[in-house]
Amino acid sequence: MPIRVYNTLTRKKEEFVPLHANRVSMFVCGLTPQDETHMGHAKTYVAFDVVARFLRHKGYHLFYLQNVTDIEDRIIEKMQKTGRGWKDIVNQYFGEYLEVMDALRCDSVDVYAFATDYIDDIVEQIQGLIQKGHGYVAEDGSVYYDTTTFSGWGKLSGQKVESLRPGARIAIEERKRHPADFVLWRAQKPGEPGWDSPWGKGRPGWHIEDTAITIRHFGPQYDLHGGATELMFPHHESEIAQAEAYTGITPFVKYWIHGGMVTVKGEEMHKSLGNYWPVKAALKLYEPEVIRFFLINVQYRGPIDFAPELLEEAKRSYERLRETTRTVEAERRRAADTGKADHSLMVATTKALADFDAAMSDDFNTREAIAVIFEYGRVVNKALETGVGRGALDDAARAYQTFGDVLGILEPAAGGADLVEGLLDLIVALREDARKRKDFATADRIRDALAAVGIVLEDTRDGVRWKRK
RNA sequence: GCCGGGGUGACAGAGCGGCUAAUGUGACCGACUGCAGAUCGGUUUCCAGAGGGUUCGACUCCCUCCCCCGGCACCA
Repeated sequence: MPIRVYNTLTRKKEEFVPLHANRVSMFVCGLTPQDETHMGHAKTYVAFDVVARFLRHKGYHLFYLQNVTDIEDRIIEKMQKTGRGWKDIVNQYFGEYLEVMDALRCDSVDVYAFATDYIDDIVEQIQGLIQKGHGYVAEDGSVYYDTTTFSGWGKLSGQKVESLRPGARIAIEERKRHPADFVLWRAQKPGEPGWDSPWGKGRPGWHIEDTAITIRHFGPQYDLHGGATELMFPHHESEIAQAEAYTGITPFVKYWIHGGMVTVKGEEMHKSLGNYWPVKAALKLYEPEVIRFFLINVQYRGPIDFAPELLEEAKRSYERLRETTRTVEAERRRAADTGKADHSLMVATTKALADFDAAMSDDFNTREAIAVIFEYGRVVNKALETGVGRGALDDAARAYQTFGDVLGILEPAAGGADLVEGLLDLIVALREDARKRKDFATADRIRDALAAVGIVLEDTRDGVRWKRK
């Protein structure tokens, strides 16, 4: 099934056709490591991790590049407040970000590109823009992009230069020729870090690092650019202006994809609002897979209004999902190959895989894909009640493996040594003897003791099965 | 004001021009059961923000209005 992607540039779902056959280049705006990684970050990066996983699952050779803005106003602010070096601050928070990503099983990024490692590319690109008449140098040594020189301005966000009014956040800079102009290179101020450039010491503007990094790695065009919707304007708009003016090649990016925001009680998450949820705080309450499940339980373009109660609901929901996979594991351990055809379960498995693929192919609709897994789970559970042969169980296990791999959930329980399995079979058999004697005290004692070490016993119509918790 | 995205059953949240609107959570009933757990079946909700239009038929398309979210120049 062809993949369809909602492209912000065209405002509709388009069939996904990479620029170069099977090769896909994807860039996602990374973060500025200057504070704790919060649930908003997690939503964005989990969403694009799933995109990457699915594209790879579909056989594309994907290269996933993410930048790290390691020099920026807020980092400098933090420097000045704490007296620490910028790199020190970046290392701390980026390190923490990696820990969080690791916990959430976001492992699909190939390269993290730090802005300050690309100063040469950035300078070269700014020089090119000046030469082509798209940039101008202000008296203080800053360089600005002249937005009036780029006819494609606003094509991503639908904004028009004329209709913009200054936002409340920042005053118009008087050095700009036009209020819509933006900084390519920011002249150094006393006490700030700076890099050499033809215009004196300074640092890159916010937007230029992304085009410098992607042009270095991907060239003048690439397939997918992701980011949260808040970055659509002005950041992504500016990227287009820079890259297309610099290279003369259009479109800079074939598909722009934007993810929805995390809000809290309808407000954007902000430290100043006191509603800031660092991922680490959430990880203290719920296991990583639950948080990941929670984040992909909506279509990526939609927002999530965060509340701890919703994590609780996600936990219950997710446990139901995972429970079925554990049951399949348990039944596989004790199912002999009966040679039974189990045709209906096999058909259901095939259908579930196809439906899952269709859901994911429709603009990475994880919500729909999860619904498919639940529906399939009911069929599996029903089949399990009546008994299933080994072949159909293996089939089901493989399907769950696929679902889990693509979504980054349903990690198999830690594999056990033969010794453990042998001992458990023995213990279970002894407990069965006790139960037959109606010695329930002993039976319960065994079950409780096993539960304490993470082994759950379940009595079913046709015997006992054990699962790892 | 401008640009973008939304308003779906108790809650969360999908799809679709026509099958009583998926899936999950919650609640209730039942089955299974020594107990527990897991599971299964059923019930619970429906004039889909308001109004109008198109159509044989709209939750789905169009228009108007109301409300919410994001952006409006260094936020994932």
